[in-house]
Amino acid sequence: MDRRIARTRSILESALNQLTLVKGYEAVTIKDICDEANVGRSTFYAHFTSKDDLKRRGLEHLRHHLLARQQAALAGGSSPQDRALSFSLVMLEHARDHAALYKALVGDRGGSVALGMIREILGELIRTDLARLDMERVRGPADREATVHYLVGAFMSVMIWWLDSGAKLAPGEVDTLFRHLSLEGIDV
Amino acid sequence: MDRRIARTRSILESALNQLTLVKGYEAVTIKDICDEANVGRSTFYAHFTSKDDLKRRGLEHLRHHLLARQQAALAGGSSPQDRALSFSLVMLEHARDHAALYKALVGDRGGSVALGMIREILGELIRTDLARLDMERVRGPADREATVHYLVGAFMSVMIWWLDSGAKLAPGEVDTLFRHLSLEGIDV
DNA sequence: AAGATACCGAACATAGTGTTCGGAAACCTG
DNA sequence: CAGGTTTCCGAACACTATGTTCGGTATCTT
Repeated sequence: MDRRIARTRSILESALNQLTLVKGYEAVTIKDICDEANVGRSTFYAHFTSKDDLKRRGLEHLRHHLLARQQAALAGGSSPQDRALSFSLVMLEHARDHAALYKALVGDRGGSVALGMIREILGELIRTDLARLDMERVRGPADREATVHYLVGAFMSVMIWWLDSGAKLAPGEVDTLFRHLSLEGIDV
Repeated sequence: MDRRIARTRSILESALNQLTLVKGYEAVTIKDICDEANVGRSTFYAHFTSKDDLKRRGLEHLRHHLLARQQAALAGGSSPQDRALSFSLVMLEHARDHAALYKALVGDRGGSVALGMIREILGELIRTDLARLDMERVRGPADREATVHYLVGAFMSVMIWWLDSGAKLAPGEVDTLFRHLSLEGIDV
C-alpha cells in the first residue's frame, strides 16, 4: 500500500483518539481532526466518509487483538469453566490499558458507535465460547442467542461501571465478579 | 398551569415520537418537530433547550409508570423470588405496547439518550429490589452496585434483542428467560 | 526518470442550531 | 366579560458543521 495512504489514515485515527481524550468523542469535528493531524479536509473525505467511519475502522485493531487472545485462551485453559468467558479478562485488561480513552468514549452519548462495535465483537467471541461449551457438555442449543445478548449487555454494563467509578478494582477482580454472577447467578 | 403551555409541550412530545417512528430519532430535526406540531420554532426553545431535553422530559411518564407498578408488585407478590426483579415483566409489557417506537429508538445511535435514561430508571428499581432482598435474607451488602449494573445491562440487552428480532416471544417468556439467567446463571 | 497517485486548500452549496423581538392571539383572574 | 398578563408566531440574523469540487503541487512506486 502507498505509504502516504497508510500514514494519513494512521495519523487521522490517532488524532481522533487524542481529541476524544480532550473534548469527548461527540464534540470532535472533522475539522478538528484534520487540524490535529495536519491533513487537508478534502483528504479526510478521500479516506473516510465520516467521523464514525474513521472510528469503526480504528476498532478493527481491537477486534483482531481480542480474537487472537481468545484463541490462546481456548488452547491453553485447563478446565472448561476456565476457558469459558475468556474474553472477559482480556477485554478488562485492554480497557484498563486505555482507561482514559474508554472513559472519554463512554462518558457522552458519542460512545454508542464505539460501544456498539465492541458489543458486536464480544458477541462473536461469546458465540464461539458457548458453542464450545455446547460441544463439551450436553446442553440443548436453546436460548443461546438470548444468552449471548444477556452476557454482552451484562459485561459491557459492568465494565463501564468499573471504568466510571475510577477502575479501583483490578481487572482480575472484576473478571471474577462477572464470571461469578454469570455462572452462578445473583445470590438471592 | 396555563393551558397553552400544557398543550404545546404535549403536542411537541407527540410530534417527536411520531417523527421518530418515521425517520428515526437521530434524523429528526427541531424544525421537523415544530412543523409536525404546528408550533413556532422560537416557541420550542421557550420550553425545551434541545431535542434530547424534550425526549428526557417525555420519559418522566415512563418513570412514574414503572415506579407505580413496582409498588404494586412488591405489595402483592407471594414469595420473595416472585417479588424480586418485578421490573422485568412490567418493562417488557411496556416495550411491547410501544414496540414500534422502541424499535425506532434503539435502531440508530440516537437511542442512547432514551436508553440511557431508561437504564437510570431501571437502576433505581433494581436497587430497591436488591435492598429488599437483603432485608429479607441474610446477605452481605457486597458488590451490590456491581450487581445493579450487571442486571441493568443484561436486561436492556435482552430486551433490545427481543425487540429487534421481532418480539416473537411473549413478554412472559422473555421475563422467565431473563429471571432464570439472572437467578441461576447460564448453564455451563 | 517518468508516470501515477495522493495531498492541499480554497471555494461553494446545503443544512441545522440557537437567539432576538415586535405584534397578534389566547388565557386566567376578578 | 373586560383587564392585564402570558404565550405564541414568524421572520431575520449569526454561527457552525458537513460534504463536494477542482486545479496545482508534492510524493510515492516501478
